Amino acid sequence: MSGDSVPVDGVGEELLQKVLEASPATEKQRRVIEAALDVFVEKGFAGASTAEIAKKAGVAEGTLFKQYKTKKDLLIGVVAPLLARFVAPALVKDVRAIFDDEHANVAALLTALYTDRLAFIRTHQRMMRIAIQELPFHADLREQAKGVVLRELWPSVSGAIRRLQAKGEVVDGDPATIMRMFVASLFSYVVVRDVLAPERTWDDAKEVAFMIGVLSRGLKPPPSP
Amino acid sequence: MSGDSVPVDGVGEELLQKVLEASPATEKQRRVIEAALDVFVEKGFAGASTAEIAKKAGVAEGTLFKQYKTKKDLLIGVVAPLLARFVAPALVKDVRAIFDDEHANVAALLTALYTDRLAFIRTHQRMMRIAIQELPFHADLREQAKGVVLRELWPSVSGAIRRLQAKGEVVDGDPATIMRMFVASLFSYVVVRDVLAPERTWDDAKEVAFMIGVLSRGLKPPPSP
Amino acid sequence: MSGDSVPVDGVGEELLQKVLEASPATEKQRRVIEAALDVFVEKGFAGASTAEIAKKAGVAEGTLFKQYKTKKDLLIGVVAPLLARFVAPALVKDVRAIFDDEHANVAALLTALYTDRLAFIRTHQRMMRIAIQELPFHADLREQAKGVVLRELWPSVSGAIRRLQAKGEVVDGDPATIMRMFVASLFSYVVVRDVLAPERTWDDAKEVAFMIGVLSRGLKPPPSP
Amino acid sequence: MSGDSVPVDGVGEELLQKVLEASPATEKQRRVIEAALDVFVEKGFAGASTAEIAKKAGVAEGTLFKQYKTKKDLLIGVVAPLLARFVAPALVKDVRAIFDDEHANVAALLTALYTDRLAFIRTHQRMMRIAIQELPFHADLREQAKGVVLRELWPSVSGAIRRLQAKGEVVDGDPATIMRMFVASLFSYVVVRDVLAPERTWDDAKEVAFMIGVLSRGLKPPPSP
DNA sequence: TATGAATGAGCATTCATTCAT
DNA sequence: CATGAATGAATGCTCATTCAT
Repeated sequence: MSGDSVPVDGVGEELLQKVLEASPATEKQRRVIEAALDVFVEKGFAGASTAEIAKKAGVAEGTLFKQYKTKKDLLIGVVAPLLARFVAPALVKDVRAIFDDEHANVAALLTALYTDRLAFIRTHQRMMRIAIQELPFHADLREQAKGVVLRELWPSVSGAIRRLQAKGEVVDGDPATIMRMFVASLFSYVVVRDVLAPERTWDDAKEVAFMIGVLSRGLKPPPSP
Repeated sequence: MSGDSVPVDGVGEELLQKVLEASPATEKQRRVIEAALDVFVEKGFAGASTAEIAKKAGVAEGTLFKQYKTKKDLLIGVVAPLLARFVAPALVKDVRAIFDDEHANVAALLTALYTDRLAFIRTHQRMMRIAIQELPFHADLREQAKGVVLRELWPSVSGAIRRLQAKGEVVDGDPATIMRMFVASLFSYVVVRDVLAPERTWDDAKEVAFMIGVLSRGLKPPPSP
Repeated sequence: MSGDSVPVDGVGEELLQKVLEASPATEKQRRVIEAALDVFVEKGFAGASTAEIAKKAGVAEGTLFKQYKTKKDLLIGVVAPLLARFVAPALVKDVRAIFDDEHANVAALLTALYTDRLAFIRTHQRMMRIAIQELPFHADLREQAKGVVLRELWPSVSGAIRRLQAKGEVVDGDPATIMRMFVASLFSYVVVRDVLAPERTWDDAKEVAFMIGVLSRGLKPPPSP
Repeated sequence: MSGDSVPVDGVGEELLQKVLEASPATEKQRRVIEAALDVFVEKGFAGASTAEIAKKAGVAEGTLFKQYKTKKDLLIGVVAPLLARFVAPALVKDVRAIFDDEHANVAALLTALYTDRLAFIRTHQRMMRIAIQELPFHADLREQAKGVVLRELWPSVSGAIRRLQAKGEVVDGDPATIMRMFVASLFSYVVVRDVLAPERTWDDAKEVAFMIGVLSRGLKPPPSP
């Protein structure tokens, strides 16, 4: 897996490169990122004020703008790690590894995938929420995200699905549609669990098992009599 | 169709009632709604400026605030019809009707549901986008939406699923999980089609058929040997 | 003198056109211009704060920016009348008229010119100070001013000087150099009188007479023996 | 040359004394002055930012403020040499020498003066521009400059002119007015040459000769018949 | 009723200046 | 002595909202 490097370009390029290289170095920088995450999640990018972020981070507003030239750069500095460490290399290493592995059937694949991602999403919840909330408003971020996924992930994913189809484990059909169903099922669970009904108690194992069951049965080609 | 009334309370109550009663009366009011839809979709609620909406609507800023006391009221005036006419009674009439009907199996149910909703979503795209974009930031709207769905829709939906389970057409499992998979599949398709890859040409019939196939096969109880 | 219109273009064009057409309409607008003149003269453009201008004008800061989109536009709105009404048509009508007139000799020309302009400068002192203070920092304003002068004034001025040279009233030499000495003498007097030594009492008539004497004697061709 | 000392007081006194004593000692100090000159000329004092100056000088912002306690002190540190080395002793030595010399007539005096000063101005252009641009906004600097000129220069200048008047070489009239015309002519030439029309090619000798011709003829008392 | 000028609090951003290292 | 991160007041500008016409 040589080409693990994830070349990104277009927006806030230098910034993104910097983020790629090093974890937030100083204590203060980490506090700023934490605060920005909190406020962006709660109010959205446009609804957040740099004053509030600065206050929450316990730094002066000037400090914020010394670190990030603009408010948008701050957003990128918060979303970029998602691309930089989630999609790549996390996704690239972990998810790609999952899809590059040989799986006996859909259930095996999904079990590996869901377990891994469910943990990941929980850890990076805020970052993911911001990304999803803001992607509609920032064409540049959107394109970058799409680019990374397409370049880094899609080959492995479509390859895996095609191999299962070749084995007769998955019905014919566009791998994109199939992958969409994989993602939508897990994703919709997370949204409901964490956003719409966080007050309920959820049994991840049960939910995941059910979804895997449905999808793996549903994708198995019916016995041609 | 007794309980068609959709009692809503909490926020912008009077407004909502008014909206429920009458379609946007005057030409000017319609233009304002149109403009607000456009701008809210493009920039989000917080990112939109009343000045831009007024200009796009061709009315004075004052006029806007004569119709809606605050910017938030304008958002409600735009989202409320979604609740008022989509979820209820549209949902209530159409969707509830679908779920109240007797269906031989999951495929039949989903065929009715998806066909109907796919058309609906396309027509009301902007309003739905706004609703989804803004729900994370407005607890009041969120609660209202949740309330309507739970009160007006959920009984029919869960009833339908339970009947199919009783008939042996659907595996055991939480109807909420099952419904979630129904919604997630269709919804993820729409998002990809309209937001992430609008440049591709999509074959709705093919995509829908595939999703229905997977879900209906996947939900059918495996033959107990 | 048909082409009295003074086409200007490049910077803040619409604004300039508006200014050309109408005097500051409302009371409030006039107060803003007055205040801006005061503060810009005292502190310079960069040193002036919009807050101070607004306060001095007795209007809200927002009002300022409704009238002029940016601080620079406010500067233009204050300097433009100089170009619009001083250089053209004032200069164009008055000064050009002076140069287009037939004068027996340099003394006659300068007497007409200096008397007229001295009064004018006194009336428009603040505007002229701003223009001179700011021209070094705003290439756009500079080019515009240069353009107007070159287009509207220079032909008349150089024509007048050349006619006097043809008559044997003025020594050979670049009309530009000669005009420069005209302007420099009067201008330097005004600067000393109003800026460097305003505490002294000045006898305009005496000073002007002396300068005219020197220049007219100095420019007369020496009798060729 | 006894009274060469140039007592200055009021503003940045210590600083000025230090500047008077020694040329910018270290390399770094020279770089800071160079950078400040550049940026102050281009943007004016108020428009310049210490950050930009520091960057251009290749030093840290802190270093700047170690050398000069405030931004204004930096301005003084840049303008003071003008006073310190131009007006005094340069002016004092050179210019005063010129005026203290015995000259046969105005032409001789002006030839000495203009040649010398034209070279000087060219060398110290930036410093002079800053001085002229900033004098309107800094009463303290203005007073200081005026004081130096009045104390160090004016006696020699007025003496020289009065001697020429006594000899019958110059018409009666306020020496101040006469000196003003001397300065204005040369100064206006420099402004036009360097600021308003730098793209033209200028023939200093020709321009200077013409101005001297006009002034010397114009100031010669007309033959009383 | 509809207007649009007026408002002033709030916003992102800049800046001169300080101080621990 | 030099640095550059940190500061917080100030700046130019925007915005939702009001109100006299």
